[in-house]
Amino acid sequence: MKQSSLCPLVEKGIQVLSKRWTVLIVHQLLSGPQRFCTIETAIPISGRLLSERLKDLEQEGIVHREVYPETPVRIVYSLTDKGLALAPVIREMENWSREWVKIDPDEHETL
Amino acid sequence: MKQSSLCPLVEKGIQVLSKRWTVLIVHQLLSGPQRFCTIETAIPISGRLLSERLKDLEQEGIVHREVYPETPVRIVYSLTDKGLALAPVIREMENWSREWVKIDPDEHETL
DNA sequence: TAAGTTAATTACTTTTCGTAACAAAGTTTA
DNA sequence: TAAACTTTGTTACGAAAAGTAATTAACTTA
Repeated sequence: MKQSSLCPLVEKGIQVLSKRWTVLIVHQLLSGPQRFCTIETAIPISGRLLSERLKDLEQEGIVHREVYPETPVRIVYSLTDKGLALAPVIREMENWSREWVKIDPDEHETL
Repeated sequence: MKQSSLCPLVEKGIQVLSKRWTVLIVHQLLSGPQRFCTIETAIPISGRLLSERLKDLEQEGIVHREVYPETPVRIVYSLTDKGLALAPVIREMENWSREWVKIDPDEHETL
């Protein structure tokens, strides 16, 4: 590990966004507040990792967690202002993906 | 693993960009074509991983690799058009980082 | 001949990921 | 009353990826 001459804020920001599943989860939450099982269904992530990532994102102040003590318990996740501010990042990722990404026919995921 | 209702191009694009070190390497190459050791010095990544990632990025058509058979050998990496097209993504990441990211005083890397 | 250079690889340890089984807490069903 | 079901989250464990350090190839210079 070496040091970097890059702006520390930018470096940390990029590292946060480079963590696996983080951007896909934020992308999903941009469609509105939703509960655990909804996110789990929308993204090919396991419950174990989703739980871990949501905890990380709450820690980072990107996601808000609200508990409704019904039965069974209902927990709704939503984006904070910091999370909502990621909308432009994700919009540009979508633009780039649609213009440049090609699906390699050899890497079918059995849909 | 479950399937996703998300656009497959966007999902794949986000997955590519979410791979560790990828965005930082592209960010670094946006400042111009440069050789292996320059990137290695600018980013806190090990040579082993940098070599692996550059191979991935060349495979994805994001990075171009040019060999100058001098002594010792000089190899210059640069962004392709597909790689250059990531500039808006990275610009928005920088904007977000500078506005929202705070450095936790407990996580000093000994500079 | 020995030492030095850059890009990359190999060997090995540590961390993270993916899968599946299980737990808590309360409601409904039998 | 007990068994079964719900959602969210945890635990256990094998597999994959990352981090560290030593080594290689190919050629030059001392």
